Amino acid sequence: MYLRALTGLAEGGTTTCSSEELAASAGVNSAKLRKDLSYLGSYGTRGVGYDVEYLRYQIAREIGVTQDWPVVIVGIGNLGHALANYSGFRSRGFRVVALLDADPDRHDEVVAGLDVRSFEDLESIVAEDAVSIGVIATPAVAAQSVADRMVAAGITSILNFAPTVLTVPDGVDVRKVDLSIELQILAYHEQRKSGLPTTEVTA
Amino acid sequence: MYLRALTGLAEGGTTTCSSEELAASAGVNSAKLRKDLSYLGSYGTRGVGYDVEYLRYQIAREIGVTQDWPVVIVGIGNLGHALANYSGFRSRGFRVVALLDADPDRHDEVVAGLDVRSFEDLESIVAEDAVSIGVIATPAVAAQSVADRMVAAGITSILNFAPTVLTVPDGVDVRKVDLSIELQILAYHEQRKSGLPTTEVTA
DNA sequence: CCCGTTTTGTTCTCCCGTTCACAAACTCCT
DNA sequence: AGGAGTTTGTGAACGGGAGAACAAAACGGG
Repeated sequence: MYLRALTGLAEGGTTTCSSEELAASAGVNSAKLRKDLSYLGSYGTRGVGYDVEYLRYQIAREIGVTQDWPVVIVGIGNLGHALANYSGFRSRGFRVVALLDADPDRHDEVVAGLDVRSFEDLESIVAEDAVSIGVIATPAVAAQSVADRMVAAGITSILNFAPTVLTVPDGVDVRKVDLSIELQILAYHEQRKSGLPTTEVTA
Repeated sequence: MYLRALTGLAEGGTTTCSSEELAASAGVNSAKLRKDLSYLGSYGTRGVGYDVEYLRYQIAREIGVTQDWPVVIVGIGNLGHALANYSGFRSRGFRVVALLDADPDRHDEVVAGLDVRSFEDLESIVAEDAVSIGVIATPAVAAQSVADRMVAAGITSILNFAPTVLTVPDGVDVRKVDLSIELQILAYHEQRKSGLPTTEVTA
């Protein structure tokens, strides 16, 4: 988030910023921001603030965005299409090296300049391109078996869009994005807003 | 999450489950699950467990999924396409009532059975269908102005896929989903895994 | 009818992230 | 050079979520 905020400031022509400004751009408390940055080192100057470009490089280096990360996407449905075309990945150091789908009918398609290949090619692709990050955009029922194959092939980080809890061995990281749960959370708050107009907030 | 886990259990034919089982399905600790459920009321039976169908209904009612929530999606690029076609929304009580885009070239398209309309129609659609939830899938630069228009039109919950911090008045809820930040987090852990093979975990 | 077993609901404790507050450090102006 | 004004970095206080642990309650068997 800080990296993104700094990029925004840099594009706006700002060369130096205070923790207050940067915190506002990132939407957090300024004390938290300073403490977070302090874990990386002392990159600010008291009385002045942070050098935008310098801090940007330091954060990028720390979180590994200076490298190029190959990524495979499995499941080229609607969501897989969108992810394959998402420009935000490429601009942040992620390179989609392959699109895989179990459905042979999709194997002749070309999406985002890559042809959709068979899921059977997973192992060879992972080995060849040294892929360590996989994205699962399949239906929920297929997600666990895809994850198992990914792990067996050597992938150690998985971004899961399927609405399922994945079980993976230690040493493998999984992050989950559930689109409809986000909407459900909003709906819950909506219901409270409209449903209890006369009741004060109890918690 | 619990609702989803319960649905899975119900489809598997389970009629009763203990907090331990349900917690395993949802991927959380059983004590946490019991505490969470206790906020809704006492829907379990000691010595027996929870009735799957009954608990499912109670949770659905509490979080407002029994209702039908109209939703508008603004920004019909790759992501907007995917969201419009995402079946998980419909099955969870969300109904996409309109797709809007500022680009007139997209206004003749038909996506997911709905024709893409002008962003100028926002106010009339929101008023007509009593829409309270909006989804922003536009580029980052447009997101804030779209949010402002949404709020002015009467929308009080926003799901934001654009990589920007939105500022909205009190009483409006915003949830943010940032796809590339999720990948960055994975990349960070990857870097630590491979970069510090001989160093023990320090924190 | 009573006791052992199972499982919930809840309390207590611990731990971690967030925020406040302030000393240290730097700049600028006189 | 010195003091006023800023702004960082960090120690201390606060708050809240998560897990362990236990009492209360329901069931079943003798």
